[in-house]
Amino acid sequence: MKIASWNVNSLKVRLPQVKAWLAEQAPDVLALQETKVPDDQFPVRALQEAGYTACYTGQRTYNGVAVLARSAPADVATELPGFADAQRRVIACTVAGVRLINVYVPNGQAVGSEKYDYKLRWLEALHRWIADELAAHERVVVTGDFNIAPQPADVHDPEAWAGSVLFSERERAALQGLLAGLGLTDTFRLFEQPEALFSWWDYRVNSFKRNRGLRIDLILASPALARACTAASVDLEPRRWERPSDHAPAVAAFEL
DNA sequence: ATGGTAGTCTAACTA
Repeated sequence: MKIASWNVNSLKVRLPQVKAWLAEQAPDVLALQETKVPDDQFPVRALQEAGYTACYTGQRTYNGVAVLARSAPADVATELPGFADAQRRVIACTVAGVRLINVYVPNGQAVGSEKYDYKLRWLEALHRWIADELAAHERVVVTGDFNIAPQPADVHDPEAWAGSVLFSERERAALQGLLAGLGLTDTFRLFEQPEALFSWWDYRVNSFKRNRGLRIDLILASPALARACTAASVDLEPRRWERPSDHAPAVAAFEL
């Protein structure tokens, strides 16, 4: 089972790229973030023609998440329990016996800002939700744009980024709470990886060309699935395409 | 020093 996660920064703009990437990589599941599309405008038919059934929760201009799957997603949930939020940032569903939780973690803007506080509170609610899902399901995968780089090796210049949003102590501690705390595994780090392989590069100042990136797009696995993981990577190719998303897809394969 | 680009939508926000 091949599972991928991609922040597309507008599904409307990136639909041709999503279709091309699906045809090329043939994942069983593609989790999307920042679709920026209301539900009544979601491209259901185009994706069905590509061989995928979608579940989605979106809004105009901002946020929006979706899961595309070869077999129809079941038991869909679109709310973070105990955290009333108009922003469409989570979707969970079950595909082929795997419980998928797809998240678009708040960016946080700047350490100490209101949005940073919202990010930390949001992550606490996510922690509680994942704990419940892990208690109910053996096979759990959490995909998404976490807007947090886990380790120094996931940041092009960790000293310059220390203390900044996306790499500050409290955010990293919240992410560690999901990893060490809940027993999830960052599948990317199960395998030997090239140095400086990232998943997001700011559109500005030629960041991609200079590889000034961060690895913030993650695929986390419960113990049973971590044992079944056979490969994990980031596919840089779509970031090289014309008019790209600022993120590249993260990919993980499982032998089930 | 507080930029630079992209998306949504024409003013300003979010990232």
